Amino acid sequence: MRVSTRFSDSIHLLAYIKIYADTRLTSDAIAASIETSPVVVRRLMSKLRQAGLLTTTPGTAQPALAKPLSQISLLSVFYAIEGDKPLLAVDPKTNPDCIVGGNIQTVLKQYYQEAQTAAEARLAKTSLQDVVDNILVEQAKKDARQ
Amino acid sequence: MRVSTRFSDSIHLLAYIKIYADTRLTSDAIAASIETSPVVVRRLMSKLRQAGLLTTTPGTAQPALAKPLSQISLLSVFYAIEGDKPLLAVDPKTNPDCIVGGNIQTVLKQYYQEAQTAAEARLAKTSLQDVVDNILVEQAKKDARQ
DNA sequence: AATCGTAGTAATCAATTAAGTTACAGGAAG
DNA sequence: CTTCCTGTAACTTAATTGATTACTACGATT
Repeated sequence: MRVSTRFSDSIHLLAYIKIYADTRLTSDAIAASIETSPVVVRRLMSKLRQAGLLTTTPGTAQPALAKPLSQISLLSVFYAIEGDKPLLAVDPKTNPDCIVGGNIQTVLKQYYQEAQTAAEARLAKTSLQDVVDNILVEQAKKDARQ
Repeated sequence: MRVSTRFSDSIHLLAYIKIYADTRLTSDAIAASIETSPVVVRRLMSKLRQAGLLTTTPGTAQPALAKPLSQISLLSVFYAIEGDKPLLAVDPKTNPDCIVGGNIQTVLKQYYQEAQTAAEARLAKTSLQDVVDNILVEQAKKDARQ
């Protein structure tokens, strides 16, 4: 499978809005940072808006975080963007007349869900504020090297 | 992305080999249970063999588990099949001249790894023996209903 | 109000990946 | 030596992602 970068790009987008709050936050400018197209950015913002993480104004470059960064967890971004897709997928079509094929979904679904829940619990512990803080720390390291 | 069912199918395959040990374990028979093609089954078995989980004999329908089921964790199967692919992918191509674009990978990679490690820790706790046991329990429930 | 720049979104395209299929070389066993 | 099977490569098909194009509608500025 081609791995989706939507989740990663959404975090990028939100961090950008915070760090570059005093610039013109057009979808073009944000797209230039992510190195994608403005339409992709607007699509992601649409999802984030529907999830209540972002407010936008049609016609105006004015995206704004709907909550303090510290109250937006990576998990809430994940749900906003990929909430309907499991990290691990059970093969939905197996032979029901076989002992294995007829029961594997029920069994695996449960173990997969537990693994995903464990990952989600970790994502819930990190907020976008942590991400932004770390980005600034990394940037400071780079600056110090020069 | 179309979500891969290789991991799920591999667990299926190994459970099948155990539960139907006294039947002819041709790739055709296993494929019929997974409802896929024999070639797909042989491809999965090839990976499992390379990972030391399975032994096979060219020309003969004789796949056998290389270790007791209780010593094969879901995680080891996951590594055998999808070990090189992360559950969450960081966008590898962002603008390095931007504070966000230039540091997001470093920062996110770490959080993503922690989430994946949490999921893997959960997968490591479950063995194929657990899966087989559960499959048989589910089957017994079905039988009791009839 | 006219215009310009922007958001929102649908529709289409291109690239990638997964799984299915075909084909065939080679081993094992009767 | 014939038959059945595994192991693999090559190709096809289907699904998904992200990029692109095109358009409508909104808002600010003049």
